[in-house]
Amino acid sequence: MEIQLHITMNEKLFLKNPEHTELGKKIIQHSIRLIDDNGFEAFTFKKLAGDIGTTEASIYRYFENKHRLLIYIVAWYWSWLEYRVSVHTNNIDDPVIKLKKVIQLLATTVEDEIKTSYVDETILYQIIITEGSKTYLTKKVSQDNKDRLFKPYKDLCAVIAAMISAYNPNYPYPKSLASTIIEMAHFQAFFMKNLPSLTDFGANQNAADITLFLEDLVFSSLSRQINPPVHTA
Amino acid sequence: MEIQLHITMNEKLFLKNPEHTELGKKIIQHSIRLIDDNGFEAFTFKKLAGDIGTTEASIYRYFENKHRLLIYIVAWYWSWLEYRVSVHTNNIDDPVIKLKKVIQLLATTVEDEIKTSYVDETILYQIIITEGSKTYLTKKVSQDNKDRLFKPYKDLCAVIAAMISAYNPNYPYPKSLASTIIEMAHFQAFFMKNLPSLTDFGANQNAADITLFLEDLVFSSLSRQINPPVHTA
DNA sequence: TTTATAAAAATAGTATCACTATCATTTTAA
DNA sequence: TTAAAATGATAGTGATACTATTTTTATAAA
Repeated sequence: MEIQLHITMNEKLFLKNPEHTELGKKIIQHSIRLIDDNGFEAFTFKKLAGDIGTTEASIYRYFENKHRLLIYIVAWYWSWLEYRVSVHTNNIDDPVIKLKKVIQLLATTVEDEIKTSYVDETILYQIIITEGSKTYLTKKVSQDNKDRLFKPYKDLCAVIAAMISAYNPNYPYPKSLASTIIEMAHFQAFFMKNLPSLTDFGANQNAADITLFLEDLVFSSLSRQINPPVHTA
Repeated sequence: MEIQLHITMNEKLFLKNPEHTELGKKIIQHSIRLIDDNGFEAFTFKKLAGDIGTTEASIYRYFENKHRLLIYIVAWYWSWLEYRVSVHTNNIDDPVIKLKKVIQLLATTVEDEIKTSYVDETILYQIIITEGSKTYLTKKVSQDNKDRLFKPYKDLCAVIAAMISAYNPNYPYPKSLASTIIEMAHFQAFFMKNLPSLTDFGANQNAADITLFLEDLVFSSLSRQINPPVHTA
């Protein structure tokens, strides 16, 4: 059985829905490759057009600018990841196993059974690591947030925060811990590869180490008995 | 007594040392204001020149491009912070108090007794929050790292990691925990202000909350017994 | 099959950006 | 006093980030 997954994207992210046409799908497909190859700063619609064999003007009919295209791609990734999280944790009761699964999904790029036609999820994962936070580290973040462009990210964070609270209802920082493990899954991977002295994973280059670090971080925080808020059971 | 602090910067960061001339100091001073006002993407040397009352060409004599200027400013901040950390923790023996002090220095923008003539440290802190990670999230990170442009950041991280190991020599992830609290001090501040649902600090907008979160994170991790396997079903 | 219409291609153009080059003038330091 | 360094003034280039217009091609309803 092959599962076909469709993710419905926020309409504010595009001018014309890229899923509805061949060219649109090519834009997504090729932009993922090009952003990974060149880095987001050096990525241009002109290069993308050349790569696809179309024109700049045609791409501008789909996306207002390259930043919106990046947000689209990153938002797609968060939606896809939230779906994978739900698939992999649905019938699990033990919140420990759930959280471990989430950490594993965040920190490793695995071959997944759920395939989408035109998105290369392995390359996409590399983009999230290097370019993901650039989607919101801008002056327009509040406006973009009002347009709900970051909803998939926030939804995923909320799902993880809920698991954290399920494991320890007294833990006072479920959302901050959730956003911390999401961001750190990627930053530690980036550091491991590019600035290894900022990590303890040295030449090893093994994503499993990051998983262990994050697990330790999470379960240390949640196992602690100090400062329990005034609330029983 | 007024303490004058001088930070010697890596020569690779600039073409001509901005500290040696009035114009150079103005470039630093005004670029900090302009980057904070416009965001790094919209910041240009032309605007900076207009602001100072000089020409683009003059600025290009000091810095190769705006990215190098950003790295310069951010590196300056890390050096300054490492100095403050050493001042504030030098004669403290208790590693708990040391680490708490570090977290406080990372997570809050305080009026400091150590003044530098032309750098506005309060605005600079805002730049670090929003633009800091853009210094290394590029395709050139390895080259820039070879040129030791990130040394101040890595040094600070090493100092914090050493404190972590001093507190608990068996903790296996001192460097990753150090880079985590550095990054999270800023990301949680950014989220609190711009994407509050990613944190537990809501409308409160109080940096002290971030401090408590980070303290909890650090001391939970460091207080844990060595390798207690989390129960699995 | 015709015909409306939507999508894409082809082409051109503008303002700004990220530089580089040249030369004149001012400041500074020997 | 004079040479050298720093700055200013001015110009120019190629790329980027768009916008606009017109033609061609694909699609789908009548």
